[in-house]
Order: sequence, then structure tokens, then C-alpha cells
Amino acid sequence: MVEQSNEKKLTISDVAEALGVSKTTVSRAISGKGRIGKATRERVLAYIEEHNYKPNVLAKGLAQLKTYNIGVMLPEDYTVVDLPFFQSCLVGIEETAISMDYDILLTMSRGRDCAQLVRMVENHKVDGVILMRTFTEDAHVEYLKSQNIPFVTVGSSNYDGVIQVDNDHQAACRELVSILLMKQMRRIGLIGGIETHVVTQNRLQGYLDAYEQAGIPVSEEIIHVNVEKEIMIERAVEKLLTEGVDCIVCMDDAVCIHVLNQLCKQKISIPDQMKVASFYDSSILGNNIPSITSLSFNARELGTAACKVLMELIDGNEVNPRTLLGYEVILKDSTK
Amino acid sequence: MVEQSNEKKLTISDVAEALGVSKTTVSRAISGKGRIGKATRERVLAYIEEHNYKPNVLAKGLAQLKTYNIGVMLPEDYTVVDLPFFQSCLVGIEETAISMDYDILLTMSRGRDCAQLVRMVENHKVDGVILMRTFTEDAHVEYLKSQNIPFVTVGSSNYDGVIQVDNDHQAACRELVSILLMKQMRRIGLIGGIETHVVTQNRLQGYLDAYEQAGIPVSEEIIHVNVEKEIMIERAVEKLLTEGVDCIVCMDDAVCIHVLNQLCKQKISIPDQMKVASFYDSSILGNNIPSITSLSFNARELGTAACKVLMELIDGNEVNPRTLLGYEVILKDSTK
DNA sequence: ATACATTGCGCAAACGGTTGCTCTACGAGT
DNA sequence: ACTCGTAGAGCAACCGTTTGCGCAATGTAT
Repeated sequence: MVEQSNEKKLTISDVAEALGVSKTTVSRAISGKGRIGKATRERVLAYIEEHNYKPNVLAKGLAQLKTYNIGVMLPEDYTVVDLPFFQSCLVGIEETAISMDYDILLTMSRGRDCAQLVRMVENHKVDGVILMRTFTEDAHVEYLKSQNIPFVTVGSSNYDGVIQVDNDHQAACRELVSILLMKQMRRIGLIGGIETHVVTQNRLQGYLDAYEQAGIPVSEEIIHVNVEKEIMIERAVEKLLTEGVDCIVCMDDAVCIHVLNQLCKQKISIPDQMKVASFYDSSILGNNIPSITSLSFNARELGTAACKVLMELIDGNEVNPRTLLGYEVILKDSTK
Repeated sequence: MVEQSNEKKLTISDVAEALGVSKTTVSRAISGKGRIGKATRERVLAYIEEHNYKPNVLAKGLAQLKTYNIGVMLPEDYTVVDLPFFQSCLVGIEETAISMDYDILLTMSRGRDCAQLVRMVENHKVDGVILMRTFTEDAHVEYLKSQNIPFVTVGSSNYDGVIQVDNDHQAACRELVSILLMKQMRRIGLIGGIETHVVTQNRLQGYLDAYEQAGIPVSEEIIHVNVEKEIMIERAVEKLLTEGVDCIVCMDDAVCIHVLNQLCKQKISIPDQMKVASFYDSSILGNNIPSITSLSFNARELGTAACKVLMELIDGNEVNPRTLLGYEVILKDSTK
């Protein structure tokens, strides 16, 4: 049972009066800023603790012209596979925000529309914004820049002057493909992704890097980017089969599911007749048999990092324009 | 290109001064409350429009002791299939909130821990809370009740004195099963769900209702609740096959995917040898061939409804303790 | 013409904090 | 003993709104 509390909320004045000190003193005891005697501070803190006084963040915010909120902008319409990513990322952001006494104000964009963002900012509801990828090239960025309000993007962009936090997809893909090449696979098909997304470009580059490092020529015809719909995937898989690839690397787990289905229909067994690897080590594929080799990115850490960077910006500190986080190659049965 | 704005944000005093009126007048022009002449109001509004003045919500909130935020509590750890649901629901909540000039403060629970909720409430960050299901039976509810802060839950619970908004799962399941019975299926297997969840109980009841209405006896042995893990599902499917069912109804799409996989492995063709139906008309199953008959719930509307109810509560109005929303049976190839 | 509502508007006090400045008291350095 | 630096604490202004109340001007009924 939780304690019933019908008493009015305490204010700083109540505390001050009860203790026979001024509001100033109470405020200083709490914030730790300004000059205050040790004994007094402790007395105040003890009282506050005992009576469960919590400062009103609105009032505090008004006085400091801060909100102690950060805005997080999510795309409204996004494929299912990306949701776990967003969710984990949000968890990371939230944890970090809370640890610094911030809350997160969530909003979703309707396509390229900035209205929600503008609202948040103009209504003075947030001190900074985290933009989840896919916004990185449009009006949202422009708007935030014009308002010079601190913001970071999760995910890469080729936009200038934007603080980015992302995993190193290029290195990740390079390592994955290198490993596959080392396992004597030679014709590694690549499938999925959206060409205009920087992340796709990065991965593709990683793929090419791996081939180059290994001194093996690349076959353009086994690279199928811009293949997202099931029917397209089916065709691409078909094509890869006739091209005689020994492995298929999927750009994301949604694509992978369809690839697996398609291979299943064609009665092609994994990994005997075909190896498979995917990006994201998501729970969608988690229980698949055989288990699927994939890259793992820890979206939570990504969120944490993004939030930390944003906090630095809000505090007016310098930050790196680009923070690249690690990855992990999870080798499983599908490439055995 | 977005207009560059480096000018200081306008305050109500700026506007008042520029117009040669008092802050009061400006405030009244905006809010529409209080006595003010038509001409004056229009003059003020025109100026505001032209100079893009936006009131500081913090200050407004402080004056009214309101935050214009609502807290939305999401479970941190939830299965992937539920994410689309949460997402759509959030979209509904957000749209509605925004239309009433509220923003949403998102937080995730760590298990049964209320800390985030307590923070939100004690820090005066929200005017009300929406609890997404799975919280409906624990400390969260207790806490909110003790604070008597307005809140609603999305999803059902058998908790007392809690405002609930949910789809009518019982009716939905009843209708689905009735339709299947009408299509001459007799032994309809039920699989998945978590026994202690009220929603599972509702669905099960709907299933039973349908059988009763049709005057057909129910076979306990083809009902497999509490089956979530893949291995369990495999076994359950196996069991259902030996039991000779003509249809399998899945409690959610995650279960359904595994059921489909299992049936595929067993080379059982759908719908010829076995019919299949599922809850949720999610994109995970959206592209499946054959297309899967399922119930569709419109999570977005659910969010909208929940938010509206919460707004009523915040405004101090009476509301129904339970709002039940509709559903749709989507008949597809898997039950042809 | 007189009394009384009503309308339009402004004053100033909240709302609950923060913070620059001032004042006192005390300890140290000479 | 005198000066000075500094620590502890409080005053009061301020952050940007809202709102109860008062006051004048205008409209209306008598």
C-alpha cells in the first residue's frame, strides 16, 4: 500500500518558514550553488527528505528559463523491424535523461511536416532535441538550426553542421563481410536497404572495403539495393540464386525474414546450400532455426550516447560533430 | 529555407507594450476568457500572428498550476509484436494531446518499479497519466490512486476504480469464432496468450461464448493458453495436429508467425489442410502468403480515446469507468 | 436627469522558484 | 587594536503568465 497523501504539496516557502530561514537558503541547500553553511544545508536537506518536499520544476524552469525537458522526435510511420531499435534507443535516452533530471517529451513527425517540432520549440517546452534518423536531411534540421536550439541526430546524415551519433555501420559491414570472405565465401550477395539513406551507403561502402582489402573483385550484379517489398525481395533472391552466390547478407531483419521464407520455399537449406547474415540482432530473428549470423548494434547505448551529447550541448560545451559507436558481429549457425 | 530568427523571444509584456495595452488585455485576447472588446482582441491577435508571439507554457503553467503535459507510461520490456501496437497507440495519444495543446512526456517502467512515475508526478511534470496495459494490476495504479492524479489505463484490468479504455476483445473473439463456426469449422484450436492477462481471459471467454451460441460443445484439449515460447508453440501445434483441428486461432501475431513456420515445416498447406486466424492485423503478417484472417483493432483510435478520456478527467468531468472500442474481422485467404 | 448594469480595460498580486546584491559577523593578518 | 577578506544568510527583483478586483465609461431602465 502506498501512503495516502492528501496534504497540499509543500512549496519552498513552506519549508523556509518551517525552518525559520529564507527561501534563498532553502534553494541554495538544494542546488548546492551559492554560499551556505554546512550545518544549515544539512538541516534543510534533512527536513526536505523527511517531509518529501519536491521543487516545482515549472517554477524552477521559469526562473532559469529552462524546461528540463528534451524533445525526442520519432518518425510516425516506420517499418516494424525498426521499432525495436527505436524502443531500445528511447530507453537509453530516457535513462540518461532521467539521471540528469530531464524528462523526455515525445513527438512523432507526420512525414516531412515540422509542425510538432515547431510547436515544441516555440512553446518553450524543450531545452534541446534528439532527432531520430530519417529526419536528417530535411526541414527538421533546417528549422532547428535556424532556431539555434541544441540538437543531435541519431543516425548519420551528410548534412553539414549537424551533431551526429551513430554506430559505425561501415566498419561493421566491412568486418562482417571480411569474416565471411575469410570463411571462403566468394560471391556474397547484398540485399535490401534504401539507396538514399546514408546508412545504406555506409554499409555498402563497408562491403566494398572488405572486398578490396581481400583483393577480390566485386560483382555488381549480386548487389541488390532498394529492395524492400516482399515481391522485390523474392525476385532478388531468385536472381541471386541464378547468379550462384554462396551467401546472402541482408540489410535488415525484415528483409532477412523474407529472404528466409523465400529460401524455405525453394527448399534451399541453410547453411548447407546457402549462408545467410543480417543486420540487427533483433528478436524477430532471435528464435529462428537455424540461428542467424548478424551484426548487433546496441541501440540503447546509442540512445545513451545521443542524450549525453545533447546534455553537453545544452550546457554549452563543445562536442564532437560525429560520435561513432561500436558494433558486434554475432556468428551463428547460418554461416557455419 | 526556414526564416532565421535570432531576435529574442517575445514576451507578453513586449506585445502589451508594443500595442500600448496591458498584459492583462493581451492575455485575455489570447485565452478568450475575461472581458475584452472585440476590436482590441482582434488587434492583439493580429499583432501576435504577425510577430509570431508564442506564450511561454512554463509561465502559463506556473500561473495556472498546470503543466500541459500528460505522462505516458510504457513498459520497457515488451515483445516485438506489441511494439506496433504501442506505436500506433502513441500516435493516437499524441495527435489528440496536441490538438488540445498538451504534450506527452514519455517514460518507461523497469518492471514493477514506479520510480519514473513517482518522479513525473512529484516533480509536477504532468497533469495526468496514461498507463499502457500490463501495469494495470500493480503498484503503479496504487500510487496514482494515492496521489489522486487523473489517470486512465489502456487495456483492461480487473482492478477497481480504474478508468479503462480498451477494445472489446471478448466480442471480437466471439465474432471471429462464430464466423469460423459458420464456415463449418468445428474443432477450432486456440493458442497463445498469457493466462493472467485480462485480455486473454476476455478472448477466451469470447471463444467460449461463440461455441455456446452455436450450441457446440467445447473441447478443452484444443485450447492452449500460456504458450509463448517457440518451443512451446511447436509442441502445441503438434498436439493440435494430432487432435485433428480444422483451424488454429492465434492469440497474437508473434504466436502466429511461429505457428505458420511450424505448419510450413510440416508441409501442411493453408488453407487447404488447415485454416489459420490471428489477432492483430499487423504488418508482420501483412505480406504473408496466404494472407491471414485476423482481428483488427486500430490502436490509434484506442490512443485517441484514452487521451480524450484523460482530458475529461483533467478538466474534472465525469467519465465512464470503462470505454470499449470496436474491432474488425478481416477475412482473408487463410480461412477460405 | 438619476440610478444601475454592463462593458472594457488595467493594477497588482499571485504562481514557486533563482540569483545579484547587501549586510553582518567573524577570523586572520599586520 | 585595526583593517580586510570572506563566509553565511536574507532582501527583493525577476522569470512570463493568469486573474480577482477596481475603476471609468458607456448603455439602459426609470
